[in-house]
Amino acid sequence: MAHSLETVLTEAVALLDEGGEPALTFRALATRLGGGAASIYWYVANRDELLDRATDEVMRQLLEHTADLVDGPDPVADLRALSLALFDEMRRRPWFGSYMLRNTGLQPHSMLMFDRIGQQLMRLDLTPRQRFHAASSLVSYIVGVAADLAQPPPKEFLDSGLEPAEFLALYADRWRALDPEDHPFAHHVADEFAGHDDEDVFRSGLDLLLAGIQVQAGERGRG
Amino acid sequence: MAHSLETVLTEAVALLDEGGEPALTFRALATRLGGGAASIYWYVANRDELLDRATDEVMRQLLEHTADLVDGPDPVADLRALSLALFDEMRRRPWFGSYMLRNTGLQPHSMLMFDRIGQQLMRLDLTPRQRFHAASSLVSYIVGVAADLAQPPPKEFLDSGLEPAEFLALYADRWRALDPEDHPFAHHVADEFAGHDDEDVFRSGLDLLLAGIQVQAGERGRG
DNA sequence: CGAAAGATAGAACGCCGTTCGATAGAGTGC
DNA sequence: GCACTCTATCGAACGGCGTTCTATCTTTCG
Repeated sequence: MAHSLETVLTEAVALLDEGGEPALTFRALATRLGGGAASIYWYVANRDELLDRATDEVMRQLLEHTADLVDGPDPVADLRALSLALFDEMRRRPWFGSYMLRNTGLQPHSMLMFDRIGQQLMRLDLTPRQRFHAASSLVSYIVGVAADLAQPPPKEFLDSGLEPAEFLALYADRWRALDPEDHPFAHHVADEFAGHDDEDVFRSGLDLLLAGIQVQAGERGRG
Repeated sequence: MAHSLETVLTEAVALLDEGGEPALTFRALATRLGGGAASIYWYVANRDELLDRATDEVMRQLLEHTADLVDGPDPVADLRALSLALFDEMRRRPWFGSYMLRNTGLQPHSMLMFDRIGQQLMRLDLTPRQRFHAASSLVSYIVGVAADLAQPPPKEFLDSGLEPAEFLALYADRWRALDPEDHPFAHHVADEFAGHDDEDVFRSGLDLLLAGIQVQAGERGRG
């Protein structure tokens, strides 16, 4: 029926939101669109392109909704705000993190997001090389956290019906059950692990990176 | 034929090394082992477990080969050495990065690697919470870089027969062809991108994180 | 010897991405 | 009015995949 690339991507995103990456199949998508699976190939060449375009569509909306997060007085604060916006979206859509900021060739809006990050770095006193490395490192860190968040909870969790906090405590107990000789660190931080909040951990690593970047800029300013 | 879990994992790793994650199929693995596909289910419950165990087997060897990288005088230097060893393995086996350090439940050696990282942090003057956050951040960063390295080169590259450096230059030209209004940063760092080395970029972000960690330890030492 | 446990496969099931060829309608030039 | 092209759609089929079922050998051990 009368579709468009836009409606195809909208429904694709809806499927991804509901069931993650495995839920996006041509047959399921076709059913949703009220048509045949083969028709979708009129709009995209294959499944990879469908995933890329769906991811890019989400990034487009994210860029739109966060357009005002930039050009504050402090570029480092803007970097933090941008990163947290990405983190937020990754929580809302665990599948999103695994595909964003890759294939920047086929994902123009991911490329724009990368540039927006870089534009903040251009406001700091750094060499172009330092800026390139800093932008790459920030993206790598964000993508790494994304991979962690995308990890689906083990089905023991879904079956148990426990609260997330309870399940975390249960996991911490497993750390405490490990041989203390082989896993001194696991015992050392079991309590922290049991009570941790993902956003705190994310902010923490982000601040380490941003602090390092600020030090570089300061050194150049002084040198 | 007379197999064992060990031989199954060895051949699984060989398949992964030769063709990446898509190459690991039960039928291909069975052919390699000279048997039937269904037999493999005697050793592993499903494909996910096979991937987890194969990844963990590689991590086991990596831990063995890098046992002497630890307990140097400077814990930060040890962290750097550990991280670089992981980076090396990720270059050798692009598939490896995408699966390591996840599912620490089913991957005992990934858990050991995590602990080894944490043990270095225990030698620094930090709070347990700071140590937990630092270890998580380091792992996230490494996994994020891994995701980038795992990205298969576009088939244009494989078809073109160009050297990696030439292809990188070609990619940089695409950045330069973007609208300078929308992508000022892409233009700003196009030269850096054209000539960059992945290991330099990795070291760079790693140093940012380690510098931030060292500052935290210093502050506590002084405070 | 014979039963139990360890180990191996062939055949089939259902789902998947993808391809092919046919089929309409919508516009276009003569 | 008509042929012709372009856009859009889809049913049917193909080959490959993970996985299951069931039947079968092989070894162990009382």
